[in-house]
Amino acid sequence: MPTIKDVAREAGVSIATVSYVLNNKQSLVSSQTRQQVLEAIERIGYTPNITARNLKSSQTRLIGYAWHEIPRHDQANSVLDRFTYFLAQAAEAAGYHLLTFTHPIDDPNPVYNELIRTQRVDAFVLAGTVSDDQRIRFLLKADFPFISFGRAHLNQDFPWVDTDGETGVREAVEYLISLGHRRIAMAAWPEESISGGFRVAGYMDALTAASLPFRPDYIIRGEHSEQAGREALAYWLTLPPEEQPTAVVAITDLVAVGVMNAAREHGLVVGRDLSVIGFDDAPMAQYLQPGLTTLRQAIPETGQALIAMLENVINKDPLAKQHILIPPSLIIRDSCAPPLND
Amino acid sequence: MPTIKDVAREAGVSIATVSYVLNNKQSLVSSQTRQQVLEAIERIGYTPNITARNLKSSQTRLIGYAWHEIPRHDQANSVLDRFTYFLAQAAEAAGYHLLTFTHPIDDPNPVYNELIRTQRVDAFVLAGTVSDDQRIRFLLKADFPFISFGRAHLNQDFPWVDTDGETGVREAVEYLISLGHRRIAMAAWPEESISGGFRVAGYMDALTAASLPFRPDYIIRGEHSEQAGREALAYWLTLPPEEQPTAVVAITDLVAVGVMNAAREHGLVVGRDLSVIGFDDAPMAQYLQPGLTTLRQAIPETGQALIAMLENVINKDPLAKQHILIPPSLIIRDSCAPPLND
DNA sequence: TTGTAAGCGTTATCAC
DNA sequence: GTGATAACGCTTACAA
Repeated sequence: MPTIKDVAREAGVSIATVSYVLNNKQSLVSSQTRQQVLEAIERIGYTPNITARNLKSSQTRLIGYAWHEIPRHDQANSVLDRFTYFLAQAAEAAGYHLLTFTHPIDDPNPVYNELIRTQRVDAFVLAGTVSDDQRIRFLLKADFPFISFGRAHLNQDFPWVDTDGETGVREAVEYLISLGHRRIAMAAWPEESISGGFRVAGYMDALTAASLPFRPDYIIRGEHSEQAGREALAYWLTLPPEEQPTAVVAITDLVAVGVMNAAREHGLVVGRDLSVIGFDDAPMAQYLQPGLTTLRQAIPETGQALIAMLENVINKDPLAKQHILIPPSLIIRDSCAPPLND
Repeated sequence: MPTIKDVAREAGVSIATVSYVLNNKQSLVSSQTRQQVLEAIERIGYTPNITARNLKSSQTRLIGYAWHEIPRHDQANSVLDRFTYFLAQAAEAAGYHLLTFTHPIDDPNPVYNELIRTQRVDAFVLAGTVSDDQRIRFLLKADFPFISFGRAHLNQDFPWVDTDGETGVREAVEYLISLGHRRIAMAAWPEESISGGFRVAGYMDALTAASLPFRPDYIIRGEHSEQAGREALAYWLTLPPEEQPTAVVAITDLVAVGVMNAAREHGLVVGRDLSVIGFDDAPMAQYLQPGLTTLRQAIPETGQALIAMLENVINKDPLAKQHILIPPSLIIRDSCAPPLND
């Protein structure tokens, strides 16, 4: 590989001059010399060595991004998969690359620490942020640049971008109400979940705005699993017919699938006897029977917002925005219909 | 951040000595001095700067991995998502990190070229390799280390690891035969597809071994879509009842879903009237109704094999194996049953 | 056994 | 305007 020295020799100038035209210090070099250098570069096919540059400037133009936990077959996170792609793309547009790494699910900090200490990366992007996230506590203490896709319940403040689950679910419930539903239930996550909490809040908002009564047992909380959806519906079906919900908002497509599967087993036709809405627009959602109406997160925009904010964090811009909320959009398919006999 | 100089000063030795203990040149330094240095390192919390190391050794310990094309909602590739995770993990175990990048789907080479020229990475891992892949032609010509997850139809030879689709599908068909099926069809990919070709070969192998007649119209080729599965089944259902297949092997879970959806719409119960087998074990596969029997690729092992081979490529080991085939495993769920009335 | 010093490929501060 | 030259933090001949 040719180096800056080779270019200098070829162009008959000093390496300093080559460096000047490389970093286009406009006024520093005469347009004649500049031309010579450019031609020499072209001729010998020179590209600056990025490692040397990085050493000199003590940066890496690398952003660390930890792959979310070990993907199990039953809960591959379709949102994070797409997220990684668009994050990488946004990073590249800003002149960065993504260094993706893994870590033990229960002990992430040593890996982050190693990456910081060896000066492998300039910053981190976190995803799958949980309440009182230990990575956030660590990075805050280390005073290392990072940004999070998702909020947390910390006293400390940190920069994040998040999907506006509250607005999303509110819209979903408003849609069900506009269809004529009045008994709307929600299959939710446990109380501890932050994003789960916002989604439930959106549900409550919509009920309140429409002056619909709130029934505590219309919210059933469970894990992120198909089973949780089945169990929620099974409970609601034990209620007297006139009290059973006619529509269900699920916290996630996977949970929605559980509701749909259980409904079918109980002889209910989803999209006629029962309306169901999911969250995420998983790859298979559109091919379910019926196609699942769901809330799709704006992943490309999220990636861009994250990188834009991260640059501000790296440059320590004190005026920069610290939080951005991006609303999901409701993808309407065939899993919702007006309620029967109402 | 402390540097090697700080350690030297703290330990009262030269930086060369520090470097020796860092790279544990065993015999070079007395165990006493070594001890002093180690303590100094511990005391001031020193970690070598990886960029400086890389500059000196002219390597990066970074492996470039292009994110497979832009993920569309309807065909997120669940296999490659998991693959990326396990690849990253295997790379880390070998002292590398993954640099994930994106490129225009129709014009990848400039991006690869840039990464090579700037000396950003030591090698590449390719995935989603297609017949006569332009990236492979480019990398071969550039004589740059790489390895591919997936074979191609090139005259040139290159190192790869691949899933043994032939063996996998053969086993799937043997399983159907053992259940009593004799009219087994396959929803395949177009002729151009290499991996598709191997899977069809496995189908033929099994028929031949069981002396079952081959019927050309039992193989329907189509794109990687749900629609393709629907269309294949629609065709088979136009045949006289006694000629209709009682079991279908789909090239992919997505295609299998099409077959299942079309079957349901025609009043057929999958797992009773019709048996279906997929390929990939997509996240939703187990939650389909019925749970889909499918072939799961050995992704963790594939990642490890890839990295192991890549190290040999980087080190130019002439004796190293160039090709590894890893069989998938049949995950049996409820979508297959003995044929009715046979 | 340890230290001195050259050099990896850049950038940037000085002189000229 | 241009060119020496000193860093950046490390590894490794070569000397001592």
